[in-house]
Amino acid sequence: MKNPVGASSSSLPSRGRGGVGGRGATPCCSKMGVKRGPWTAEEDEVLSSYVRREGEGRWRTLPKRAGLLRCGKSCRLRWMNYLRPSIKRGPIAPDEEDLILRLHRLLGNRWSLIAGRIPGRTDNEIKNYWNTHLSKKLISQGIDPRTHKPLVSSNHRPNHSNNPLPSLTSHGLHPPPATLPYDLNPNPNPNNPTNNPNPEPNPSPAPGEVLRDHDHGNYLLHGVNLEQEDDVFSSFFDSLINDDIFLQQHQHQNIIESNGDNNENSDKSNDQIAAMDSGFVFGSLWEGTISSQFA
DNA sequence: AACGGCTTCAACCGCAGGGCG
DNA sequence: GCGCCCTGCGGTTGAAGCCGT
Repeated sequence: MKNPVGASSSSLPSRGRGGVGGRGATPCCSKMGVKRGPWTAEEDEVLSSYVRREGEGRWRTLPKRAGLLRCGKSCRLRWMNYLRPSIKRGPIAPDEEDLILRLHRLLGNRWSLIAGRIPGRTDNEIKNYWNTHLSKKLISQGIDPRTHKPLVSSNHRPNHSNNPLPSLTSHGLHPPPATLPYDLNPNPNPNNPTNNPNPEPNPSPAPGEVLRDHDHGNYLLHGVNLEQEDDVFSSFFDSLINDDIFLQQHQHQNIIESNGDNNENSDKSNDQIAAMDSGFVFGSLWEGTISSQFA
């Protein structure tokens, strides 16, 4: 972060929009007299003390009550992304980065959901970090940051090692506590966890794609209602965060690799391994993790 | 030292959804 | 059921700062 840790943006008073509403449609808070741009230390203090005293919420009327010449949205954003005491400042740690990668593959651009699983980090911060760091890293590895699938077709895969994907470490990604479970062909069919008869992208949700249940407004992952089953959701993510599950997978991969070493046609079996591995990840293991919560 | 291009990230926007009368 | 209000989310912007020449 360019703005040093713990320093209010007010230390950089000239930074920001400059109060010119020149972009896009008419801003929602276009009332004359509403200040925009970087927050000053005085404004931060007013907002912080007010929210601590009165609590969060009622953002629309908060500026007037607190005596701020800001719109409610701006106040909420400032509090949520900067002033909250629980916010952790400083660079993203390697384990946090690893977790973001995992969660993003699982959830997609659900920054608020991802941030909710990383204590002290805001959705805005994670979104920025993703856009400026992680997506570039994935692209450099030939991985589509949106789908977490290879950008190139499988028969053009440059790296034909036993690991179907390029090494993370070779591109500067920190080695996660357990190997990041990238896969080439995640099993899209939860009902068939061990094998995917359809090798092509499927009409069903992409791996990690969290669907919105528009009837109920809930998030669905593999058919699990993430909102109603919050306990399950939490448990699932806790298990995700817990490296045991990935250590198991890592061990599984090691077994595959050792088998591959004994196989004269190891290259030939790469696709099988990839499919097998992905089935393990998205079929048996992850699905099992969820389904076991309902057992 | 000066300059220009690139990167970063705080802050903005529009939109969607929930709650309420 | 409808409309309004409020909150929260994800995408985008652009000035500050960094870095190479």
